[in-house]
Amino acid sequence: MAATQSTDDKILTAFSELLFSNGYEGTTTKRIAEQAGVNESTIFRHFQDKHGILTKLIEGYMADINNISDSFEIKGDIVQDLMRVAKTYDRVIENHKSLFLLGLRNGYQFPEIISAIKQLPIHLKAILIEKFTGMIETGELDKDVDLEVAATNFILLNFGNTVFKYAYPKAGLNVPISKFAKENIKEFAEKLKS
Amino acid sequence: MAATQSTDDKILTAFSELLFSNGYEGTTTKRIAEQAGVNESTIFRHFQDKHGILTKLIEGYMADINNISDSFEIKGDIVQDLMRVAKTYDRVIENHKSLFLLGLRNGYQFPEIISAIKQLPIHLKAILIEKFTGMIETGELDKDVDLEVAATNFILLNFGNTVFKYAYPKAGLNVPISKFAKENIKEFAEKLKS
DNA sequence: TTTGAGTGCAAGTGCTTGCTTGCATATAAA
DNA sequence: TTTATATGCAAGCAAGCACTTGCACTCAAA
Repeated sequence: MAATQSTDDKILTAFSELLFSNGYEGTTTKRIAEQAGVNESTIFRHFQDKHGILTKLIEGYMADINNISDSFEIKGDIVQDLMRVAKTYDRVIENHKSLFLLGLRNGYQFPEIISAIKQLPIHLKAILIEKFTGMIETGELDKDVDLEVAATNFILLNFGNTVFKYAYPKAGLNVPISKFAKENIKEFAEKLKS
Repeated sequence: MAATQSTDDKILTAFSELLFSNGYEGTTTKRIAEQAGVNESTIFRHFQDKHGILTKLIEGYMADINNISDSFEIKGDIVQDLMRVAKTYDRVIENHKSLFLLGLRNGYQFPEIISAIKQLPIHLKAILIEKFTGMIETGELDKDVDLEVAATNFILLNFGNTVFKYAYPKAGLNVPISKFAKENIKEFAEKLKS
């Protein structure tokens, strides 16, 4: 933690880290205080309650996701593009892995996390369909491809691998992102080419 | 619950149902007792502790999964086969959805659930690779297909869609299984055909 | 009828958790 | 120097949770 970080940010960072490793219930206010290096009562001077810390964290995520289109660079070469997007997706989730895991672990308790988390696949799907449409016109994509199905399958591949990565980290089920992009996504994308 | 169900089974069923809807921490022994229609102290006469109920439930799952190969019918027509396997996968998870969700929600707390849950994708991958090998020899599959990548991608598609279904049930992200098999899996499988 | 097994009931234990309260201290600005 | 702000500290509160304990009752088998 940076020496000049505000108390708010210290608490938010500690909360986020603990969410990742201990889950929501395991993220006690006692632990947050220790990790943030503040007194437990300070937490309640800055945030109304424990849930209020989460609300703030989700706000940060939504600010990021609302500009997410700019992060997914698609230039017109389907194979290179989808490999690049897969890597970007991995990076975006890595930056928000606590909330990603919270959505899996506690989605049933906090509808607002699901509302937030679903924005990424929804945005990504819209972008893919738009770009794929252009690529059919330029002849890069096979014109028989069902764009919605292709976009959904791409998202499922990335999402599934990402869940393996974060939800079952020691299971050895996820494909490391380099290999995933170069093999799994590449083979998928090549099948879309005309 | 069947009128002649044993007390053990009543408790296990109640536990499983509550796991699904309330998560592990929300599955209090008080709630289990109510749902099972037994006294709370009876639970501790049948199981050492709360965790012991989970252990028993996982044993039931493992008994199922150890014979899982028989459930995945692969006859040599890649498209029909993968569509059928996708539906079988969906059915298997549906039968064990509480443990599937527990793995996502509480995997970090219970390594034994991860060990159990990972058996399904591991078994399925092995089956797929074996069958795909045969299909290359019969000419059903394009011989340039990387079998491991194809099998992994098939599993990721199914897994991803299943996580959408159970972890974010109201988000509208998952493709209903009929459509998923007929469109997403069918398109995927057709690309593997020689 | 007696005995053993299984269960209900109610009270209780010890611990944890989120949060509150009131006092004290430190620091920066006026 | 005084004032305002931010925070630490320690004690505490109320609720909830897994689990225990001891008594009482029911039912089936011997």
